[in-house]
Amino acid sequence: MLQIAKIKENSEGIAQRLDLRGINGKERVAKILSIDEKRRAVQHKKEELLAQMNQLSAAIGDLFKAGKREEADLKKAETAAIKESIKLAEGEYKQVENELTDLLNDTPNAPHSSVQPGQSEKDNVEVFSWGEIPDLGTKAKPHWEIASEAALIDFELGVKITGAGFPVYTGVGAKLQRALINFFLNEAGASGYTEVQVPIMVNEDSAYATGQLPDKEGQMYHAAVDDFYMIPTAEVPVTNIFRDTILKEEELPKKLTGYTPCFRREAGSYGKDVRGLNRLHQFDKVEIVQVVHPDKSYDVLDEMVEHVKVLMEKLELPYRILLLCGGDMGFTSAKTFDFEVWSAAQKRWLEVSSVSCFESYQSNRLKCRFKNKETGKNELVHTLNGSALALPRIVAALLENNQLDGNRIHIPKALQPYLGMEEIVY
RNA sequence: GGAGAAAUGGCAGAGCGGUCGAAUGCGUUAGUCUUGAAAACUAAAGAUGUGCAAGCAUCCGGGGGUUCGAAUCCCUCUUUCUCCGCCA
Repeated sequence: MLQIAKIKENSEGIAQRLDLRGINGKERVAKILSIDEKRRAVQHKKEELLAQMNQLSAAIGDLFKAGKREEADLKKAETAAIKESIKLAEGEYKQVENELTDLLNDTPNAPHSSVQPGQSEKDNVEVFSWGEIPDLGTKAKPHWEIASEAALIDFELGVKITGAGFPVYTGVGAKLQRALINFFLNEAGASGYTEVQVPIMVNEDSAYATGQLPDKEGQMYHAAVDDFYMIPTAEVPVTNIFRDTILKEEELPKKLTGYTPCFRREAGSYGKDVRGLNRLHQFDKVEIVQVVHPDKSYDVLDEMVEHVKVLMEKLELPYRILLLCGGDMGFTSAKTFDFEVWSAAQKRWLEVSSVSCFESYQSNRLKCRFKNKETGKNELVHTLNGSALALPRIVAALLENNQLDGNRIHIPKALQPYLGMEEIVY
């Protein structure tokens, strides 16, 4: 969540940044500040009473030790009224505090000033593109046909076992998954990321800390008996490694990568969006996460974008990068670049990666700080993450863009050693 | 799953109703000594909130209770350890 101190320090700037999302920043900021002011007043009142009580208790203790029993009993009688006031003040404080927390939970991150205002994906800005868009003519098959004919993926079998959106990968199809995961992990390792393997169910605290709760409650699968959530992305468990920690400045940056399956309920999706591999309930993804010094976060964002660019280019897939507009960004993000791959048979762009800087929005909830060497104070770190990469749409693009005459699929050179073949022939 | 024990500062570990934000040891940082290092000696150092500050408040696994007063007593949840059972 946003830091009150930062809002106080620069309320106009934060308000303007919130405007980029299409919400009334000025109004929101004013409301937060007014509730916070109320909170501090109530806190002061409450602590005053507590201090009184502490003094009285100490005095009573002294009297008892001095053997002045009667005087002590007299003072004891005084405490009842204060106790009552404390109870009231504490109740009031809790109420104001909850009000403030609810409001902050309901307030998205303030976009970086370089983010464009806008309402929806229509307002996103293409900032980079690479590769040639292949023209396969009219005989191009969509990936679901290829996957079926080549026996790579069995969607119907997944429906039987679980339901729609839970495909079964078979034979070379399964091996291709494993090849991509290994390729992505190795590339991340070469870029200095430490590999971790983390739980794919998380508790409520973790889901809250990275911002999935309360904002996206309905998008996660929830194991109600144990109150665990199936992760929608490795971002959740990996970032939560740093929950409640104070790092040394020289430990930064922390660079982690992890492969996990991801689970999304995708309530409300329909039509061509969910065809084949376009949108699944369970899919595989390699994530990169960085925890960095606040001064470095936007350099690191560029560095992470660069990492993903290299992946796309090694996979020989045409892609473009969009700078998301304020209205299309995730709730917790301050700046997000989306990568989209060209799907040659569907003739449309598919999102395969989202690289975001969260500034201190996540770390404030995580309570992840570092000791600033100059000031000696603990400050919130900045967190970033990105997909590097999500598998299904990469597979879709690989199958569609690389289809050759004679039922063959060309495998990009970088992937060949992982898959152990230059072409898939079927 | 059953029975028992435990959870305290970076780590180990004392405290079991007031003088405890908390002994002691290790570790950390700074200094003295030394050409330098080690050793020895001296000193410093928790977190959060609030306040210009002095200070005040809160924090001894989480939540609740008893009491004028709780790290210490009670309830409850979670976690860890030991033993038994089950098991990839």
